Formats: sequence, C-alpha cells, structure tokens
Amino acid sequence: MTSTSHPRQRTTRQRVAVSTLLAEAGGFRSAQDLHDALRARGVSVGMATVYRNLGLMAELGEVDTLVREDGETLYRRCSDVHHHHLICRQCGRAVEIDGPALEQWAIAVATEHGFSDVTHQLELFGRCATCQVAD
Amino acid sequence: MTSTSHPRQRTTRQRVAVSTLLAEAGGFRSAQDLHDALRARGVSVGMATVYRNLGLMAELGEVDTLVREDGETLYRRCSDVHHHHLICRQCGRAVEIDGPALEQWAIAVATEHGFSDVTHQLELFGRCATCQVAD
DNA sequence: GTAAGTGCAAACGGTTTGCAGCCTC
DNA sequence: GAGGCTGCAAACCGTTTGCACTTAC
Repeated sequence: MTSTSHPRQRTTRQRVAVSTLLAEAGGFRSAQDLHDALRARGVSVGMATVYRNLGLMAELGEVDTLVREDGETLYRRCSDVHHHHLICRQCGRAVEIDGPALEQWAIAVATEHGFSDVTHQLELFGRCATCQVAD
Repeated sequence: MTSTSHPRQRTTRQRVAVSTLLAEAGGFRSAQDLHDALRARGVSVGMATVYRNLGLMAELGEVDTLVREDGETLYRRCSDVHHHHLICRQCGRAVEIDGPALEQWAIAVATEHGFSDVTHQLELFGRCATCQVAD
C-alpha cells in the first residue's frame, strides 16, 4: 500500500483550456459563460466537461464557488484560504477581502445564542469604479 | 386616479394555508417542504400555487428568502427591515441578528475599493443548542 | 494497455408558465 | 360577473449522469 503513484490526474486539452480561461478571466464566471467563451475562441468542449473540470478544481481548492441569487453557480480562480469577495454586479470583477473583525463578530454572535460549529458566508456586491464611469 | 381600491389581493383558502403554515414553522423551509406539509395536514394545493404565493409574499416583504448552496430557495416569515440570520443547519431554526458594525464595515471596505451601490448578503450557519443536545 | 477523461444526449430537480376553469370580492 | 387565483401539465434552465469512445501516461 501507499504506492508511489498518487497523481491520478491527466493533462487534457480541455482541462488546460478551462483552467487557462479562468486564470485570464479574473472575475466570477458561470459554467455556461466559460463554455461559450471557449467555443468562441475555437476550443471545442462539451458542457459536461466544463462542469466536471470546474467541480474538480473546486474540490481541489483551486477555485472559489459562489451561488448567485437565481441559483446559478459562479467560479473564480483564487487562493484557498478563507476570505470573502467584493463583486461588481455589472462586470463580475471581484476583489478578495478579509475581515478578522468580522470572523470574530460572527463567532461571538453565534456563541451568544448557543450555536456551535459556526460557519458563515458573506459577499458584498456593488459597482466598481470602471463601471461607474462607463455609464 | 388614486381610486379607493388598491387592495387587489384575495383571501383564498390556499393563500391562508401557506401563510399560516409559514407562521407556525419558525425556521427556513423550502417550497417543496411546505407543499408536502400542507398535503400532510389535508390541505390540497398545487406546487405552482405554493410558489406563486411565496413569491408574492417575498415581494411584499412578508417573508425572507435565502438560496441554499445547492440552489434551492428557502422561505421564512420575518420582519422586513434589513438583517441577517443565524441558522441551524440541522433543524432550520433561525435567529434574526443585526450588526450595525458589520453594515458600516461593509460600506467602508467597498468605498475603499472604489465601489458604489453596495449591498451585502450574510448568513451564519451552525448547530443550535437543542440539536447539540439531541445528538 | 489501462483507466482517466470526454462527448452526447437523456435524466434530474427546482422553479416558472400557459391556459381553462374556479371562486373571491 | 370580472378578474384574480388555482391546478395541471408542459416547458425551462442549470446541472448531473450513463455509457461508449478517446487519449494521456
């Protein structure tokens, strides 16, 4: 047991394409969005493959996921430490933010009400400087 | 203009049932969940009607909505002023919380990054005292 | 050569919608 | 009795899955 071969993961054309595009994107994008973008630049991939790769990357902590109010999931390449985002609701651009104060506040509030195992989800939405001008 | 009849809304058996059940529930419930509960207590309603009424109540600010990570929408009767929730991920019980400090922090962070029209969504999840004991 | 990865199309699950009939006001 | 409301079923839409085929290693 504990053989030398862990790396069960292959470098396919499609996987590289999805990963690369996401790296260039910089903001939160939907799977459909990414799929369209890939086809537009001539890369032929199936939706299923896009979903599978995004799911895999999410599991590996290579991308952050975020569920929009309408239920669609958005993906973004980013660091895997816990943090939140300030997202432009117009262009999708996202700024990573973290608030130590917030984390503490969350725990304090929860404990106060007798809750344990607390987690929280927070996202800020707004219009970035660029989009304000563009109007 | 400004006729005396604004109240375009009718008191139907189904509407009352949904509203009542939600009032009794106390926590966040899904539409399907509510539908099942209604049928279980002998009230015959269609899913579409449940959705339509929940949607209407949400618009009127009578209920809060919340999208779970899997995309399902949850509903809860509550006050319509801006606030957040501390939710038991086991039984759905929810405590309304509000944090003036948080609101200010959110605005400050956003402004700092050149964002305007800031809104935020925050939910805390944990296990309530009762569910901890029940284990 | 073997098993991970892919494509397609069908299945899924939550939600919405079109429309004929019902029932509140 | 007019129009909001309901029920049903079909349509939707994002996502997942089964399966035969391809391809990286």
